[in-house]
Amino acid sequence: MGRVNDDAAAALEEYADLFAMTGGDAFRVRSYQKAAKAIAGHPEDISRVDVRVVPGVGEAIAKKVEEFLQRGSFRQLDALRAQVPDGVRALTRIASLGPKKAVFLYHELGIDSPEALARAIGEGRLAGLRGFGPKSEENILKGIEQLRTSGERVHLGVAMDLAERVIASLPAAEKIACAGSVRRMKETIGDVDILAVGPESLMDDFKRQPYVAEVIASGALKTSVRTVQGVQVDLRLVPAGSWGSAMQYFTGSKMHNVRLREMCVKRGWKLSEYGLFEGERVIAAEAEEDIYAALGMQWVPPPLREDGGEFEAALRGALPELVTVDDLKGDLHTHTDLTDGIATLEEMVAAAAARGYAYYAVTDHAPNLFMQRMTLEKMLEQRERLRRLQDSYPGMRLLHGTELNIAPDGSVDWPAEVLSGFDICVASVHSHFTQSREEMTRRFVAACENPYVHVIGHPTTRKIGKRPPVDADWETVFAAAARTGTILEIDAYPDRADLPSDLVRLARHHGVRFSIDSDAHSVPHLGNLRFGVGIAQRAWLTGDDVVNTWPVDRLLDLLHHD
DNA sequence: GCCGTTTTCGGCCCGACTGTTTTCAGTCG
Repeated sequence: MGRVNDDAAAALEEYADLFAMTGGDAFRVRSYQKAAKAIAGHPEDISRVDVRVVPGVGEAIAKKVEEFLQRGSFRQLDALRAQVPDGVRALTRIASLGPKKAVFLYHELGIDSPEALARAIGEGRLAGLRGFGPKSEENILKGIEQLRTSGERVHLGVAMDLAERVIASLPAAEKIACAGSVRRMKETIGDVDILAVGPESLMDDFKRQPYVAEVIASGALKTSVRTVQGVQVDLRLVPAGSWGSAMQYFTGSKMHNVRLREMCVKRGWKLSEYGLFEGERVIAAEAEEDIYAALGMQWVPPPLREDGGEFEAALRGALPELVTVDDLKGDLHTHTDLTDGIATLEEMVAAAAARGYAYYAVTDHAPNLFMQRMTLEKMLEQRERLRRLQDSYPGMRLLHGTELNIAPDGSVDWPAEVLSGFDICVASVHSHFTQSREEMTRRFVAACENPYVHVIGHPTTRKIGKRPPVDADWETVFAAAARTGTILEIDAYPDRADLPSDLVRLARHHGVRFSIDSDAHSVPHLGNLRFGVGIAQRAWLTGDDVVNTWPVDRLLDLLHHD
């Protein structure tokens, strides 16, 4: 949805950054950021409607967007790009470095990339610079390291989007699909693998696409490119008769394939991307299912292919019936423009109904997240609006909830008599990320023990590529969640992907239940649930483990039973 | 640069934290 919207939003965001770095007025910077967010979250394709219908877009920004749609950039953006080197903007991606400090370092020391900054610190060139003490240097180095270790990978949302875009751009293919870690729904992706059956001219079609920045290698059967987003995409042509074995081979994981080939070798067979063979005889090749069946095991869903017990289970016929997108009956964590969402209550509810949900919770932020300016009056007024809306949606139960803030001591916003008025309370950590493991563990356990808290939202608070997970003794937290019946969230927002699948699997062993939530701040975000389902599948979850697959009555029983 | 039943001008998300300063600027959520 809305690829053009995302591209235009990215350009405006870049312009906002550059405008801030060149001393632009802070309110104007915010206007560009606000417009970018609104465009990205706008449900209609802005190349098909007048962009002026998007709130926060006036005449000046509309002109810029229109020029961008014409030629992929706009005059003012070009001008600022010429003033600020790319690497200087990259400096602001280092945690603790904003536009002011980045530009200061560039002007004072000519530092024009994170690498140059690391070198400068190593050589002691920052010593004595105004505003940069030893603590700052330490934090910057930590930030650069974080950037370096995550910089090569993108989150699944970016990769999936790209994979779908590549597939849609090659209509000449008879068959085309993505394999690799995207198909396995891994939370971060190194490169995108696409397999196709079709004419050789497909390779030329591929190289000519506008998303291609550089062709790394190109032959008759395989072409590798780097896209404008900096992601490597490999396209392979495979024989139609080998489609299944090629998909199997290129889906991986490496560990899974090693085990599978070992099983073949033991029977005197050979498995390659061209098929499963006994001598010259083809045992299976066209369909992936046939390969697994020939080995006497169930077909293994790609998210389980990590050599994490799937062979043992598949040989016994005991693979779990994994939760699917179609199983989900509702969303339990969403926002509106009452706090930091960009769509109105009415728009979000209508979009939820259009998705066919049986229930839908509105969970805007609570007063302790001061920047959201939530008040008791605003919250109660929203509840009234929601109750009135309910009449228009007889098939969908509307739940009035909130996303509470878990304070450093584990307490949450609002007194008990207010909390008891909500249908559902999600509680999440939004600050004080660097508490010690002991303090953080106590904080989460206290939140679980709060009788009004139903769900712990985005538990590790990580942001892929930006912020590491908080440190807690998760076994203790999960035991507390299981004991108190507190649901743990799988936040499906792809840069959060939180809980991550390895922790979900661990939590499940403690008997914890989960909710897969979009944490949507706009209408298009509601579609992110599929990424949460990927996490759940990688963690072996069934529908029963996920409370928002439950029928509404069973869910309400759980929420009311504290 | 956007927006408006309190305004077509004068506001705009506001407070905490950090590391540095010696009263505060920059960053973050």
